Amino acid sequence: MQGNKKKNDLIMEAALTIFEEKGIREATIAEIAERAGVASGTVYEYFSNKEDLFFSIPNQTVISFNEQLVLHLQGLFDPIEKIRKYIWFYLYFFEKNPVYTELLLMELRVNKNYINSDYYDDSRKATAEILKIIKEGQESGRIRNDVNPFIVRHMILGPLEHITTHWLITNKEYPLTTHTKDLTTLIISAIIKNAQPLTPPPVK
Amino acid sequence: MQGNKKKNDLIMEAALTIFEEKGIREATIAEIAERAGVASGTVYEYFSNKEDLFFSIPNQTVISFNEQLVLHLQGLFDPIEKIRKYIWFYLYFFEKNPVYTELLLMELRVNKNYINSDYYDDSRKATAEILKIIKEGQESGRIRNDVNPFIVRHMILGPLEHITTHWLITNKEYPLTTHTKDLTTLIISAIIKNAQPLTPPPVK
Amino acid sequence: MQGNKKKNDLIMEAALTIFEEKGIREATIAEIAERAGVASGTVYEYFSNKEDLFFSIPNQTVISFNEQLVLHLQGLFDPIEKIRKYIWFYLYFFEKNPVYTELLLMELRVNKNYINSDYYDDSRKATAEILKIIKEGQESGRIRNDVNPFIVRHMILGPLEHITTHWLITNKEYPLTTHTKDLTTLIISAIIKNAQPLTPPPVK
Amino acid sequence: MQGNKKKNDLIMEAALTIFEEKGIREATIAEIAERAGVASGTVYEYFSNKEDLFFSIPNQTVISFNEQLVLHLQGLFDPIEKIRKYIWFYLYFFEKNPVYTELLLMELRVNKNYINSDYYDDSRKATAEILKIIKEGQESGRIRNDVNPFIVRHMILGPLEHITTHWLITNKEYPLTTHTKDLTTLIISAIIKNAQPLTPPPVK
DNA sequence: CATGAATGAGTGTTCATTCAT
DNA sequence: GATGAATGAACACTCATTCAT
Repeated sequence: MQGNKKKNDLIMEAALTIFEEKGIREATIAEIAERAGVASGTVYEYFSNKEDLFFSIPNQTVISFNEQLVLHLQGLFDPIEKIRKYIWFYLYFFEKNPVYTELLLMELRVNKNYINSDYYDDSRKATAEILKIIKEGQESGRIRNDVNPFIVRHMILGPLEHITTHWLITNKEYPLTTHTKDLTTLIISAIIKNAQPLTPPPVK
Repeated sequence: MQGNKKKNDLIMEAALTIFEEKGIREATIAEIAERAGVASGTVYEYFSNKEDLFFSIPNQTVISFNEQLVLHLQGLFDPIEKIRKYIWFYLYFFEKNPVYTELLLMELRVNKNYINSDYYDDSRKATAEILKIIKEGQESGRIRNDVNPFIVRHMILGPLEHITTHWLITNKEYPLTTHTKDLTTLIISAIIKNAQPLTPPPVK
Repeated sequence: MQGNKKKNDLIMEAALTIFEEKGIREATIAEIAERAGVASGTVYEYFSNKEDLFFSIPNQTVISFNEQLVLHLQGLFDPIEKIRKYIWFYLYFFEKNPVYTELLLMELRVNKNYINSDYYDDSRKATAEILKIIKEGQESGRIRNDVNPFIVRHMILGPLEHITTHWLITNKEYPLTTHTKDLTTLIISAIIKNAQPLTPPPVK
Repeated sequence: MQGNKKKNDLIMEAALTIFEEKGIREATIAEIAERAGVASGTVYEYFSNKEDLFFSIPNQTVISFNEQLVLHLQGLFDPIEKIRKYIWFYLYFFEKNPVYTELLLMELRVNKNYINSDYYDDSRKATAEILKIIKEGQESGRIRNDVNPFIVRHMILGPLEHITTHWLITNKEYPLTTHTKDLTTLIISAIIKNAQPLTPPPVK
């Protein structure tokens, strides 16, 4: 089976391994090729250059995320429930794919070339999905519509990314999903409609 | 005065200027030195190496952020008001210091060497400050105490960082402070106490 | 017929086309093979290596040059007339075969490996032919015999090569044959015996 | 003295030596640097890239050629005498500078980048000088004016280059100047007015 | 303190050539 | 004969860092 594995995959897996060990910036094509058991020139048979290899790696994972997300949202009606599900799935998925997560959050997300590349399109799908849910919720009256839906999205993705980044930086010493409940509670409180008018501060 | 300006500062300012023009990765010591009007060897009199120079740059800005933050929070009593102020000040400050912001969010925050360096300590102060406010608010009953205060902090910093990163990626085409109000509304709704018990989804 | 064309020729033609488009140095075996409609490995069935392919290309053209030259000289009696014909044919032929000319003058003629290869033999034939004419002329009294015949040959081939090289360098902006008359006048003046007004050839 | 020799020269001399041994194409910067006794990076302190180094080398020799040529022509009045001098000096100079000659004739003269570079300007001076002499001779009636002066130039430079190239190819087995007399006789016969027996220059 | 000439390790990429099928 | 995937040697160039002055 191993022997049949496509060179394409062998190289990407080797690259991911090397990244894990020493970071993207320090990984050399020669080392990746050696780890993959191919000649360095072979890497260029499958990827046009180093950056293309880097950007390719998360791609299938992103696609997988999107596919699974669709399944998880299937059958749900309430937008708020969908958001809950989204939060849970985000943390669950990233916890299960730590190397991919690190590559995505620590390297690619802040790389302008990546942001401007076609590879980013698939990443955009997941965030487009959540925006759709938000708008749907605002129309149906479940999500507050006194705020810009894009800001609502920042309100959901921001904490998720922040906690995930923190988790990576602290060497994943606790399960990422540990705080799913608290996070969900807070996010839902922020965006659900009929959250009471803010009470004035108590007079001392 | 200019003539007396410490070489130290001259070099850091030159570095920041070069970063602004061509990005961090492309900045070379030689070019920074030339811009600063010193020899490249002189850079090494003040900074032990390139990374040390890079990490030093935001430092005074971070310190300045902390100092100004303290002043802005001065005199405020209500923790919720303090949070509002914090949100506003964060966006205001980053909008005014875009190069520093880019350096911090796009380069340093995802650099493990930076996170583990002493330089990160000052960055931590600002987040320690907000944690203090949160705990204070939870004790005084203004901030919900059914959630981990660290998660509350993610809930505040996450959206702020997320929207700021988005602002950077989209080339700062709109003022960062544009959505201060929406963002504040959502964050406060999330964390304020007595946010109503979450209503069940409507039965269709 | 096309379909029957030997792979050998297909490859050489493809190579010549590529040379024309992007120069010799930039032509790769892969590209030549693709253009010829064969696999890159196939090139090595017909040519032992890249240099062998390059050196082979002008060969048939050189042979063609020699064959046509013989025909053009046929029937001429006066050595001076033969030289005239040679000059005209040289310029005419090179004008008609610019890519071959460039390959020969700009690449091969200054390549020691080529000069020392068997491929150079055919090139030598054309110059041997002219040497024969010169010696014949010196014996018959039409060409001055107070000078070394080899130097006479340099006197004929030198200007031809020089003007042709100039024509190539200036991107063939004028027809190479433009100056045939002037060139012939000068060369003949140089080598004709007694620098007499040209006497008609003796009737045999 | 050696120790004081400028690095600039050291590198160019090393390059010339390596070129002599294995040709330009095969010379590597690493090898040249080693031969010059400097680090490879140092080469780039003095030359912007490999090609720049290559093209620089003949430059001072070309300049020297031009300077000496002017001196040799000084005091001569008759254009025909000037041409004689030019022929002699050309062969003499190239015989004395064989490595430079090889570089110029076998590598640079057929290199389009060189032809289009500023370095070529100095080369042009020598050929401009001879064109001046030709036109002057055509006006004064010493050189035939029934032909294009540019063609006359090809008639002079062509044989010189051709014989020199031949000399290089045959490994300089005879002195290049051996055939100065024959070559001069032929060239002068070609270009002198009325193809008269050479008249002495008019006394002014 | 300051200089800046010199260093040389480090690496992405190309492409002629091979050979198992 | 034909293929084309795989090879891996080869190399120009950069630039952070050093150190003699």
